[in-house]
Amino acid sequence: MSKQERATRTRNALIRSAAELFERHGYVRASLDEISSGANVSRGALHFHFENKAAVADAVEQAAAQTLRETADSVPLGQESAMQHLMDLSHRMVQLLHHDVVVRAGFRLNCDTGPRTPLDLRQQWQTRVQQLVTRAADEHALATGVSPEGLVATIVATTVGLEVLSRANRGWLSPTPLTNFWQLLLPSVASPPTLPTLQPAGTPTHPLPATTHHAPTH
Amino acid sequence: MSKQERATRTRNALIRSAAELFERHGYVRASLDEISSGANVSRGALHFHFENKAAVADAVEQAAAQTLRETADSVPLGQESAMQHLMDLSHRMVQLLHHDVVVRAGFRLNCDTGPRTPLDLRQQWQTRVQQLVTRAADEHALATGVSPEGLVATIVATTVGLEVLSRANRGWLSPTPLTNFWQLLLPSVASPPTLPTLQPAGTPTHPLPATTHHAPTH
Amino acid sequence: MSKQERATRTRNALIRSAAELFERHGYVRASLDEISSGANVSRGALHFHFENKAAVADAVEQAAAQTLRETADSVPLGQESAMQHLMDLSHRMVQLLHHDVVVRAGFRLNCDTGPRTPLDLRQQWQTRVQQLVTRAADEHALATGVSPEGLVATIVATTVGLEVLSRANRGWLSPTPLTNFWQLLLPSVASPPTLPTLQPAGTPTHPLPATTHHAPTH
Amino acid sequence: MSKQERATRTRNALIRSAAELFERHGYVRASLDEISSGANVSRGALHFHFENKAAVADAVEQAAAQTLRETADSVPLGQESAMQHLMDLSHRMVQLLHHDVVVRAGFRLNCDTGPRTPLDLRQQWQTRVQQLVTRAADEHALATGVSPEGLVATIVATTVGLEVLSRANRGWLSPTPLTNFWQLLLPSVASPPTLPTLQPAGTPTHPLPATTHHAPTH
DNA sequence: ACTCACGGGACGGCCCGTTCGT
DNA sequence: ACGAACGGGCCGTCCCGTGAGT
Repeated sequence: MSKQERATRTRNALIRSAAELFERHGYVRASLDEISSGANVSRGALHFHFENKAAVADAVEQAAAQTLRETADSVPLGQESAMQHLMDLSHRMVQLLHHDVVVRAGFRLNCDTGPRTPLDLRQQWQTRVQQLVTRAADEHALATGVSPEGLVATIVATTVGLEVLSRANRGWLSPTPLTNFWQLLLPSVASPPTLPTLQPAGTPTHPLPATTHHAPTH
Repeated sequence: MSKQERATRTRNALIRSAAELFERHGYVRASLDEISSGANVSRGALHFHFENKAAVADAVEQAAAQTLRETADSVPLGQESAMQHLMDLSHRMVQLLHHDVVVRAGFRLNCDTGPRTPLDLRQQWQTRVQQLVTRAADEHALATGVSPEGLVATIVATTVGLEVLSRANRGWLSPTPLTNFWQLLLPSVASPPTLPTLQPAGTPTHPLPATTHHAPTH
Repeated sequence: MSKQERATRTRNALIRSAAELFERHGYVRASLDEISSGANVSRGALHFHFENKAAVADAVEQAAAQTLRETADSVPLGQESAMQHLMDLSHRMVQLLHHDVVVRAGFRLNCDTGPRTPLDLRQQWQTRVQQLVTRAADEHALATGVSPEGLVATIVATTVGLEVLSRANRGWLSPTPLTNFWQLLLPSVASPPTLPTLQPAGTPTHPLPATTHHAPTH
Repeated sequence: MSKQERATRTRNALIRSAAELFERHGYVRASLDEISSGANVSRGALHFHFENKAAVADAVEQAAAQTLRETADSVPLGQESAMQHLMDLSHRMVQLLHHDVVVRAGFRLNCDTGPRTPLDLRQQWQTRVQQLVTRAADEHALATGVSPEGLVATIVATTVGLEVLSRANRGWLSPTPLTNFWQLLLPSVASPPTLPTLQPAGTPTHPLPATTHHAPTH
């Protein structure tokens, strides 16, 4: 029991340390030496938990994907429109990116490394955007003449852009740029009746739930 | 004379080969061995032209920046509105990214490597967008209530997003996503009188001029 | 009691597994992980029985030496000539090498590893050959002009050669090559009166006795 | 020219150093560090000449094979009987093994490493023995009732035995053991008429020719 | 007597960026 | 402009402890 616990603790410490280095220096430049010493364990310990460097990266991505899914599912679906839901979710995303190294690292990783794994964070995000846009269309919440595909493309491009730009300047992850984006987009996207009900800044929400595998970090 | 000429030719071949590898594998994974042999010269020759690896990357970025500037300047300023100019320029950008390895590599590089040099392609792009948006404001071409900063942020984020997404799927560089973006944006951005005159797909234009340092490649 | 028994059983299983891996891959390439899992026990168990890797190798050699001694002693001395005894013994040796992994591993080990231990299988074999040749000389069974040392050298060299060659091709351990050797040797070695009584193929014999520590394999 | 020359010199130094370590410690225990520093060059130099460790071993074997072939061909064929030629060659072999580290290492290598390459020194040796025995049979130099295959097997086994035993005690490579072997063998092998003409110690010969790639070393 | 989970160091092979001499 | 050589560093593997449990 105490063994197991300690084991998962070091495992998480490793993932955490790896995420920090992956995010700062990219996959290649991050050395296993730094990763393990950043988690205050030896490389032997690292190789006990992960077969090789790629497995470490996979684990980071898995953790990021897990956090992402949980966050996505934490937004209640029933009571609000798909469009509002989409905006809320996008705001959650940037919050998450802002506060969670692992998520940031996860995104950077599947850009750094080739498509190692079917688990592609960006693809995952795009899929979810597609679903919500389709739902919005079903709800007749889209203005006439708006192509869902084009809308999806624009949303994905912009959010990805924010994520990438934030690597150089964290300010891109503040709510402002995203809110601006939605403000500019909504008039042509939302059907006139729904337009006044939509809040580009997202609906006020409880803070991010603590994730299981790691406390949120600056 | 013929020596000089030959020298610049090999230099360009090196930049070209470097760009291809930088774009495919990133800065770290691209080895000077592959770069030089990709240009059919020896490693010694490479170090004759460039002091070290970083210098090679710098040269690639310089070349990309040069191409970018030329392209930007090639669009005639006088006769059209700043807003249309901005859209035209954005379309040129994605065309360039689509056809020119060096430009693609340049963008990837200042993401891969830390901020080595004041020469930041993305910053450069952002500055130009800022100028044009300011000009558009001066021309009263912006709808009331539109904050220029927010607009700039959105445009930059989206274009950067397209560039990054194109690494996994070149389709993002086709005109469609960008045109879509402008179509969705214009209604809230452009002042009503100018709106009908604007073409989100860009004004028809002559093909990209041949660049000095290399023939455009797929 | 049952514990003791179980202990020796796992110990033997370990020796056996180690022998197989030492024989196949040599001392260095055989990992303790493979050895222990080959014996269906944990590495912890291995370290309970043997202090370290070298101790495992020692145990394998010890076991091989033990088997060798037993085999040598199993051939009745009294009733036959020293010369015939020598030939019988050599045939036993190749049989043993053919059927017993531990013996094969033992021989390979004191070639792989430096002279770790005074226990040198080949030296042991040479000593026994020397004794028997001396006895044969005492029995006046050697032809005139035959130097005992030279004879010993030839016999040892040939048998060792067979053992080494058998690593690449097990056929060298069939009785034929050895019988051939004795046939070619006897005419110049055996004194004329004893010559007709000697059987180069060895005297027919009961099968190899089961060894204590392991059943003979393939 | 001087470049090339220097290059081959270091290459040979590397082969030489590698041979010494391979012979002493075997393939696995010999580290590239020791090999390169034994040749007074850096590891970088080593990897310039050889792709990896296996390539170094290959080069050693190649060099050994080359020396072997040259030695074999240096013995004049025409004027002496195949049987005498065989004995002379065998004496040359042990001389070579005694004086040339590279050859010793070559033999040890294709025992240490698996059958990496079709180039198998022992196989090569066996083939040559076979040819000569066949020739001897054609010359009616073999006693009646002698099977060529058995003879070949005996010769190969004994010589290989000498080589292996020499690793522990170089004395086995003195001419005595081999001469002893031939003395014991000849009476049953050689046809009576040819017997008196044969010299088991080999025909007196000029010293070993200097090899191209390295001076002979103890 | 033995297992299991966890961790610690150390080292070897290989790759790579860089420099020297010509 | 090139062939040759340098030296640093990283990943992975391995041998080995330890300590709780059975």
